[in-house]
Amino acid sequence: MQTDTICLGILRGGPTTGYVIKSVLEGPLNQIYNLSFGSIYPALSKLTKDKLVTVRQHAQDKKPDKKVYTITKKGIAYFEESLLAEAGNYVRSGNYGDQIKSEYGMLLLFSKYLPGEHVKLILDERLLFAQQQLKLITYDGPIAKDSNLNALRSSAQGKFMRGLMAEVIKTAINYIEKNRKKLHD
Amino acid sequence: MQTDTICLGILRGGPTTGYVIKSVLEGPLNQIYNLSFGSIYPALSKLTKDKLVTVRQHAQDKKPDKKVYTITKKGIAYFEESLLAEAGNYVRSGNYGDQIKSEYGMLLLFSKYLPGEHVKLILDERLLFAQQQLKLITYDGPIAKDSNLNALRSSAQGKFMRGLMAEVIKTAINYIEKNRKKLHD
DNA sequence: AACTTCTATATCAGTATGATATATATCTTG
DNA sequence: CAAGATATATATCATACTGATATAGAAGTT
Repeated sequence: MQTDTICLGILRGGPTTGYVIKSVLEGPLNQIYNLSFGSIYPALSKLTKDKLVTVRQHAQDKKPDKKVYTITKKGIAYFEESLLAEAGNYVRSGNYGDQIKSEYGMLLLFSKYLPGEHVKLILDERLLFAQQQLKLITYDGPIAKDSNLNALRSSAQGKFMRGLMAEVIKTAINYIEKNRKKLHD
Repeated sequence: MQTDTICLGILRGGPTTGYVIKSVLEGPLNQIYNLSFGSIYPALSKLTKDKLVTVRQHAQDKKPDKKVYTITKKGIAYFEESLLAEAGNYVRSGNYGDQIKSEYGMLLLFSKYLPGEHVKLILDERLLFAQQQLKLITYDGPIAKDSNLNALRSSAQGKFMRGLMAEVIKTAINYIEKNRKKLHD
C-alpha cells in the first residue's frame, strides 16, 4: 500500500502532525504497519503540493514549527479511489500484501548458534515488550485530545483490529512461556 | 538483520540456490522474514567474492545455470560473529527488530470506506491463504532432498518457530471467522 | 545541575523492493 | 492436444524506504 494512502487514511480520522502519524504507527498499529519519518514527511509535502491536504503552521511558544495537516475534499475522494484500487490489487500481490521482517524470529530460528544466556535475555525482553504492547492495545481508559486515536478506538474496524492483535499477542506470549525451555537450558 | 546473515543462516542448513533461499523465505518462513531476488542475488555474489561461500555451477540439461552455494569455514565463523553482534544490538533497535507492513491489516482498518462486497472478498481470500499457510507449516509428510527444509523441520528451533507460527495463524483464523460480521453485513 | 526522554521537523547515503527480461520444463484446461 | 499458465532459475534497475543524524526547546528524572 502506498505511503500516501496510509497518511491520508490516518488523516481521515482527524487533522494531525507527521510526528503523531509516526506515533500511531508505532503504537496502536505496531503489529500492522510502520513507516519512517523519511517516508512520512516527504509524503505529507507531496500531498500538500497536490492539494490533497492543507497545513496550518503553529509557530507557537518557541517549539519547532508544528505542522498540522488536514485532509481536503479532494484528498478524501483520492483516498477512497486509491483504497478501492489497492483492494482490487491486493490479492494479486506477492505475499498477500504482507511484508514481514522479524529480526526476533530469525534470531530465535538461529538461536542454536547463540549462547543460552543471550537467548534467555532476548526471550525475556521480548515477553516484556509484548506485554507492554498488549496493555497499550487493550487500554480503554481516557486518552488525550488527538481524534486519530479516538477514531481508531471507537470504530468497528478499530475494535476488530485491536481485538485481533490482542488475541495474537496473547497466543504468542502463552506459547513462548510454555515452550521457551526448548530453546535454552 | 543483515541480508548477508540471513543468507548465511539458511546456507548453514545445507548448500542451495538463491531461488531456493527465496522459496524458503516465502514458504515456511512466510510469517518471519522475506527478501526479494534483488537483495538475495547481489548478497550471494558479495558473499562469494568475500570467500564466505563457494559456488558450483550446474550448467546441466539446457536450463539456466543453476548456482549451488555452499558456506565455507570462514563463512560459518563470520555468521556466528554477526549473529552475536545482532543479538546484542537487537534490544536497542526500533520496533524490537520487527518491521511489519501488512496491506491486509490496513485494508481492514480502512474497510469502512470500502464496499461490503470487497471486504467480504478480501476476508475470504485471506482466510484461504491462512489455511494454506497453516497446512504448509504443520505438514510433516515426506519432503524433497533439500536439506534446508529438513534442517528447519528437525531442529528444536525450527519446531519451536513452526509451533509458534501455527498457533498464531490458528488464533487469527478463529478470530476472523468469529468476528468478520462486524466488518460487513 | 546534569542527564534523559519527549515533541517536532528535516535530510540523505545506503539498502531493498517490485517490475521486468530471459529461457526452458512441466502442469493444466478447454 | 495445443495453448496457456505455472514452476525453475538468474539478473538488473528505477524508484522507494530505512536508519542514522542534525537541530532545538520542554519536561521529566536522578
